[in-house]
Amino acid sequence: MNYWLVKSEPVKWSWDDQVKSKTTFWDGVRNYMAANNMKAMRNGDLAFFYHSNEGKEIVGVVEITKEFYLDPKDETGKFGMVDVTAVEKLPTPVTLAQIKADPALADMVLVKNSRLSVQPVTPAEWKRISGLGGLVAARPGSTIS
DNA sequence: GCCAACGTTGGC
DNA sequence: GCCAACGTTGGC
Repeated sequence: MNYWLVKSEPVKWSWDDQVKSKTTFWDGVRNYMAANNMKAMRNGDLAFFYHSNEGKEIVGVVEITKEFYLDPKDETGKFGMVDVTAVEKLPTPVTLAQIKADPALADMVLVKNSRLSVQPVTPAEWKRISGLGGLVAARPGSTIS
């Protein structure tokens, strides 16, 4: 089981949109590093849902429910998407400021490479953020409030 | 709204 | 295959 973090501008696609649609494809990624991360995703992997620009905080958890497949809209045939399903909202959103201020999270890709839109999260980081966000377990179940 | 950081493109 | 120019992202 691997952990990830995906970013979205809430103006374009917010956590509330994700909850409403439950399962959606995560497309539009046109960056090799991000695409490679998507290819490494496996069914059942979990990802933090991060709001960039507006909010700048981790607001929820999604599960990868379909592994990487090509995007028919991408004529180069190089890029694709995965399906993600909303799992749980963080009782307390974890802000970028908090992450930056936390020595245990200072090495996160979110801090080091803020522009990467799909990034890996280590188990230690996952646990730490889950704690800060008020999630009881790393895999909290499927209760969306 | 500005601008720094960084990924991508394209000319050579 | 290098690298300058350009475009985009995202924090502030």
